[in-house]
Amino acid sequence: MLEDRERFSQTLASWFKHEGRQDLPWRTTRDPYAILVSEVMLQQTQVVTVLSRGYYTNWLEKFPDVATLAAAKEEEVLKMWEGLGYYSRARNLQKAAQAVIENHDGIFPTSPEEVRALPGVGRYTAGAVCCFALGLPEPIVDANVARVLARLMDFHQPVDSTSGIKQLWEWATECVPETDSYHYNSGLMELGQRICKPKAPDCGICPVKNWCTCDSPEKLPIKKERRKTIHRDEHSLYAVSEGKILLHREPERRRQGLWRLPERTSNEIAGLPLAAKMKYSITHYRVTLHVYEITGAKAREDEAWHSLESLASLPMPSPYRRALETVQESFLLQP
DNA sequence: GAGACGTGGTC
DNA sequence: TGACCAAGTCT
Repeated sequence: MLEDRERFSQTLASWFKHEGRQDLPWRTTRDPYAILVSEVMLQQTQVVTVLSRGYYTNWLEKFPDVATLAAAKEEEVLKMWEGLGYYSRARNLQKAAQAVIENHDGIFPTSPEEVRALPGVGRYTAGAVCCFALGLPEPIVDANVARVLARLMDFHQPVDSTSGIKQLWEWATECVPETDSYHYNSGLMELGQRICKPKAPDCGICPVKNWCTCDSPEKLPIKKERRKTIHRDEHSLYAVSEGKILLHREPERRRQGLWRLPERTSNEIAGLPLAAKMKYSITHYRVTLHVYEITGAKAREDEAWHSLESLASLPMPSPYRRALETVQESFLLQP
């Protein structure tokens, strides 16, 4: 156990006040809705990615409050999320907004239990919203905090196992201070992000190195074995006719609402000219995507013709967006 | 409780 | 190139 938790918490909070990044857009607001948006965007996603194409500020410009988001079209919502991945986050965010309208009279809930009950809000996000927006002394454990705590406590069990997760949340709960939890929790995360990094941690400048009990930080945290990468081929169509392109709308719940190039079996594309070939990764798959040019394709279930002008406004996973660009560029080069 | 879910960056 | 990683949640 950390001997003097209060001094530890104060040291970290103080470090954040002086050294923490204050320029991040979600650190200039206490609006629970805006904080929720940032936390959901940042789930399994790095800060630079969210900042890169202005996802956060664009989102708040388009959906400035819960009511606007709740009333938006799902396709618009997904379009604003395009390129961020894990698209169920966007759908759940809209469902959460609708839940606030329907179940809380449009007023964002202020208890951890009610926040936790919103769609797409797990233990981490609930704690983060309650702490960063409402100032409550709620614990949080994300990948950064897990790594920092595992090293501080020289924790040699997998941090992604049930018992490991339980232990980390206990530590986090014990350490969060009653006052100034905002700066403490922010400091804990930012420490993991900037100093207590996965590789080559800068222990020399760590503000809480005096509390750290591990001697090989680069070996922690321990994680369960990863799934092996599986290679597979994907054959898709670039079917254009009379200014329209054939696209497939994902019917499955997880990817619902996103448009992609229609897929065909290797038998069905036999003999068609290859228009583009590229690789992309998705979770543990490494996919080689082949795109074939075809005229006179027939739309199947969940497939529809879209005007080429409307293409840009449709929500589409990044690999297909990139594939389309590649194909169309090659057509421009040799008309 | 394991597996699914995206993407872009780093080494 | 490929493996690893990231402000996790849901089923």
